[in-house]
Amino acid sequence: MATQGRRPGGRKRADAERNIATIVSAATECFARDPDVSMSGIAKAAGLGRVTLYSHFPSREDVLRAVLDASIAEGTDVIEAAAPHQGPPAEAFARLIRSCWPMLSRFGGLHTAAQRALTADEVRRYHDEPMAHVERLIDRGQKEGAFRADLPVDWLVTTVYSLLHTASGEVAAGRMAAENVGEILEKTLLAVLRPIS
Amino acid sequence: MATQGRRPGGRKRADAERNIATIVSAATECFARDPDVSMSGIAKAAGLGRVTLYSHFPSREDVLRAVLDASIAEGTDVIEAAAPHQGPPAEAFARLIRSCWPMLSRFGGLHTAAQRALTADEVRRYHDEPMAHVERLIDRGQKEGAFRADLPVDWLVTTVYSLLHTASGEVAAGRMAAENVGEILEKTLLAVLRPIS
DNA sequence: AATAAGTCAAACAGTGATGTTCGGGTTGCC
DNA sequence: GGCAACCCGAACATCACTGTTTGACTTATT
Repeated sequence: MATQGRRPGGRKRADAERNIATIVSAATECFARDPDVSMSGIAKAAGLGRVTLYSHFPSREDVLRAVLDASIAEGTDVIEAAAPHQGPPAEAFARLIRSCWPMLSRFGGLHTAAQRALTADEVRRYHDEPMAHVERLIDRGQKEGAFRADLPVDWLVTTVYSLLHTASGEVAAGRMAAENVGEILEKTLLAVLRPIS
Repeated sequence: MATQGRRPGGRKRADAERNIATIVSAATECFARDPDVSMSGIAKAAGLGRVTLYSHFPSREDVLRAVLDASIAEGTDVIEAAAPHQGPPAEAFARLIRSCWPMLSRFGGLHTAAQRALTADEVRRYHDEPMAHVERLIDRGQKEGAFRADLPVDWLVTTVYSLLHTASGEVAAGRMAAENVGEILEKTLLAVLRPIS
């Protein structure tokens, strides 16, 4: 049952909305660090009681969904800011990589958390939205002859996602320096996309 | 305490050894499918009682270690059969990919199971053994001028592992046909390794 | 055929998670 | 100032898992 009565305005009290924002933000870090975080862990990280957490999000899945919604929105903004539809494909792609990979350090952990707690369909629905931009760019590059066309677009998209993910994992594990990642990823992925001479 | 007395010969009874083999084999599939399998799940998959399972492997970690030992041994054989130290690096590498990738479908799930249950050090120790072959091959290729040398060897090794892993995941998810994987992986990874003209 | 080794179901204790309820204490808001 | 919305600790019921013990049963080995 809802312990939370709706107040006349339809909107929650200011401190409640502040706490919700705090929860989503803290939970994002928590899920990224450990996809198996408990509700206790999230509540503690947010500096709130477990009961309060449950009063805003009836279940763990709901927290996760809220986190995913927020991250996807943020991610879409970052991608669109890189204007992947403008300019030569290779340059647009380089821009995209450079601006995207730091985001993936967050999103990487979320992805495995989502895979464990949500259905495959729902995960894909979240995942597809930002990836569609990458797909369009690669497709455009292939049609303009800037990218190799003898490999399926889907595979190339997967490759991009996989290597971004891997690289942020390496940084998190301390095996790669963050300042090199952009350059290394750009070189590696452009090598994959470059047409064979 | 050991519930199992040592018999004079030092060796276990025939049915016991058969069951141990069955357990390791069933557990391998179980861990690959779901890194969080319970001991009940493993026992059921092996067609044995839970108590029997515990009598052979005192803890879940021990089962996992046994599975890893067996898989690594098998993997090392497969790698060495591809003779990565002979012939031109690019050809040796192609041979390696073609013979290795099916193995990764198994090993992928194990890797995440290991990461969750074992210390990072122990995981690395298992992981390093087969990867050393790949590292040597890439290193040789760089020194002979067959592979690009402007990217760190470690990163290239990680890339290889990551894409093999990703590809077998795509096959498992039904998004890629198994018969194309070898060719696609070969093209993709040789593009990463090829020196820039 | 006798013995030791192995198997197994049922039941136990312990742990750690999810969600829920209760009651008293705070605090935003009109 | 007063009320409703909100916060929160403590305690509860469930559930799923790990390991362990007991005692009876079956089977390999000599």
